[in-house]
Amino acid sequence: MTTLLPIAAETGACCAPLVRAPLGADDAVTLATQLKALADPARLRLLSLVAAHDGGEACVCDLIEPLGLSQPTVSHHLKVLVDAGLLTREKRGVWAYFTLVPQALDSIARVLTTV
Amino acid sequence: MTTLLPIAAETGACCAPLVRAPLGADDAVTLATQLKALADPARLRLLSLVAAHDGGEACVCDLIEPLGLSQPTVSHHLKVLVDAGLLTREKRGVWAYFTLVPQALDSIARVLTTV
DNA sequence: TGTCAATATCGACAGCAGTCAATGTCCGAG
DNA sequence: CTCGGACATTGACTGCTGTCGATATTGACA
Repeated sequence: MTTLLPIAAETGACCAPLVRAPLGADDAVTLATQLKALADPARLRLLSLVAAHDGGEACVCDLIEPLGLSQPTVSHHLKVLVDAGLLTREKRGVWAYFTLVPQALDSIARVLTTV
Repeated sequence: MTTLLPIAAETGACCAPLVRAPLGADDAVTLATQLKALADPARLRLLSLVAAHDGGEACVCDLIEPLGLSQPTVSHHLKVLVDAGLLTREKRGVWAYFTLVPQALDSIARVLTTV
């Protein structure tokens, strides 16, 4: 679960749009790993909450209450999102601030686009 | 697993872009359900294979060999994709032909886009 | 240094998901 | 009507995932 994605998956698009070129087995695994990180209601809301928060960043304590989950569970989901390259984590003092990784969601969206 | 998505999920977008408006709990579940259907290497390749096949449609027998999975497993994955509103199934004679649902992938991509 | 608060990690548990072999169902050919 | 082939369904097994309580870690502050 702590497995990091290949560099390409974190920095840019993993592959051409699905419907344009046949998806290779390796690319399929990479893309599926990124989508698995997204395919959870709690994690989707975390991304949305972080994006909506002041300054585009939020700490764990900001996210526990609106999500209605325990602190360990929220930390777990945040870790999954960080490992997937969708969020960055910056520790400042006792707090950990999370921010969206620019373009990360867009590069996934681009692979799904059919137009 | 046979649970169908709400009508809105099959016909159009489930919600506004993630980073534009806070994602409600219900929308999060709906969107996560769609993404779960995508978050599997075999299913991603199935979508790609169907799109690349002649006429944009393919039967199960066309998909078993390139995927390297058993026939029941391929049928299972296709069912998941149909239930998620990503593929349509049309039975012609003994064969079942699968086609991409227009705009289905795009509406998911749109929710993920941040621009 | 000792305490408190914010996070992370660990351990355990229940539920779900992917896979296959075996079997059932349905349709066309003969 | 029977047979064979294409596909779906069932049942079973394994491994993964979301969740929480308990505990460890880390840094600010008195």
